[in-house]
Amino acid sequence: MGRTAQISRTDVLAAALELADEAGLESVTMHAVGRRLAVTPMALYRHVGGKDALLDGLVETLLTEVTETAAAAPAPAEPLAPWEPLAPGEPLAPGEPRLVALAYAMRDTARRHPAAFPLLLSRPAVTAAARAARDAVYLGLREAGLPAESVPRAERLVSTAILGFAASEAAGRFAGHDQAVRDADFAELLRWLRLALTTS
Amino acid sequence: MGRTAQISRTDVLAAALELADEAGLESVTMHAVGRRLAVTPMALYRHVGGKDALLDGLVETLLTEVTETAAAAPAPAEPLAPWEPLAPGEPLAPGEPRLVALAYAMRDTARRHPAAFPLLLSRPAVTAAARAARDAVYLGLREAGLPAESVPRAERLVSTAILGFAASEAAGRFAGHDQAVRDADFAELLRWLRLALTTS
DNA sequence: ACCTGAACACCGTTCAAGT
DNA sequence: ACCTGAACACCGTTCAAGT
Repeated sequence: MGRTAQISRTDVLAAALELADEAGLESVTMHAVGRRLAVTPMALYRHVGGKDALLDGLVETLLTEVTETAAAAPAPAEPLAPWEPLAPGEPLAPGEPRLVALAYAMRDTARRHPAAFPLLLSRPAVTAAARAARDAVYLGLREAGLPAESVPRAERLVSTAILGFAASEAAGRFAGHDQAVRDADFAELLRWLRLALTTS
Repeated sequence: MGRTAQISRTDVLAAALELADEAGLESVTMHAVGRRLAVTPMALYRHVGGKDALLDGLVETLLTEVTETAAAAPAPAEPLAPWEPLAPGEPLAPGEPRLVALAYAMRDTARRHPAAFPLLLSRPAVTAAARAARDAVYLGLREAGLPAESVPRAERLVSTAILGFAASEAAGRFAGHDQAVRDADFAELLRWLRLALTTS
């Protein structure tokens, strides 16, 4: 057996995400990541393909965090808390909890990693993690009673709307409004989406 | 009178946008823009503050293009073509034409400048051009009959949804689907938004 | 197999200088 | 006022070499 590897792909991605969290996406540099791992920039190339592949890896990490956060979310009591204050009398489709958990998990991830999060909107998602996230939304939509042929389009629109809001918030596009306003914005967005999904 | 300036802020922004259109956002470089204008990189600093301000200027240019395209759009005949095929029987709120024109103008701008467009989602919009774009949406929402106190929140959500879709499409996030599918996606998104705006 | 070291073309920005 | 020229610290990536 050869020598034990000193750093792994996981180490590289973790270091890159920490750098982004602490100092912004423009600080995520092959040199800086190497520095953080006490290694030459060139040592990274064996574990990630290069700068672009490193950013794709960050997208993968974020998507995994979203799906895992959503999966770990406690099943909300009936009636569902996040929706309830907004429209007390409206019917809740069965299965909606999964979609709600995904939406909140996405926003939570954006809040934890505001600098890296906008990558999700700028890089096409074709990895296994991206497929897993998409499939989770598929499942939620089907559980909510959407006909199978409507699911793919609804997934694209729902994901894009949530992603767009979370990315905007993370990038500071709503910086003029404080958290309470943005919370109400997000709740209203979810109400809009529910309306679209439950109306014929 | 002093010597005539050789380049203007407009020249710099135009050169930068052309570079982005032709070779991607990563090619928009102080050195490269200077090269295109046959000028030293340092000559740009008098007209734009630096790299960041140059990108803010690009955002400004894109927003101006959006509002001007929308303003120049011919008033659609009754019934409104873009909505009509989707839901023939549904009522059209008065004033909706302006919102429809803005939505399509935004998507058109994204198509003309796919590399630069995602900047709109990643940079807070606080310039005069951003205010003008926001005010146009305000006007459309009021014309559509929305109560005044609902307008600001609705503007944030409508703009974010349209922006998120257009940016996703521009960035290639829907690259697996051909134009007809994306057209139908966009039309469905507009239908969702109309539903949200016309339901209590 | 995994990492180092030197090198290259390029980047954003500074400073001082020209006209 | 507007632009040049040299310079600096830094970037992504190459190549060849070490162990």
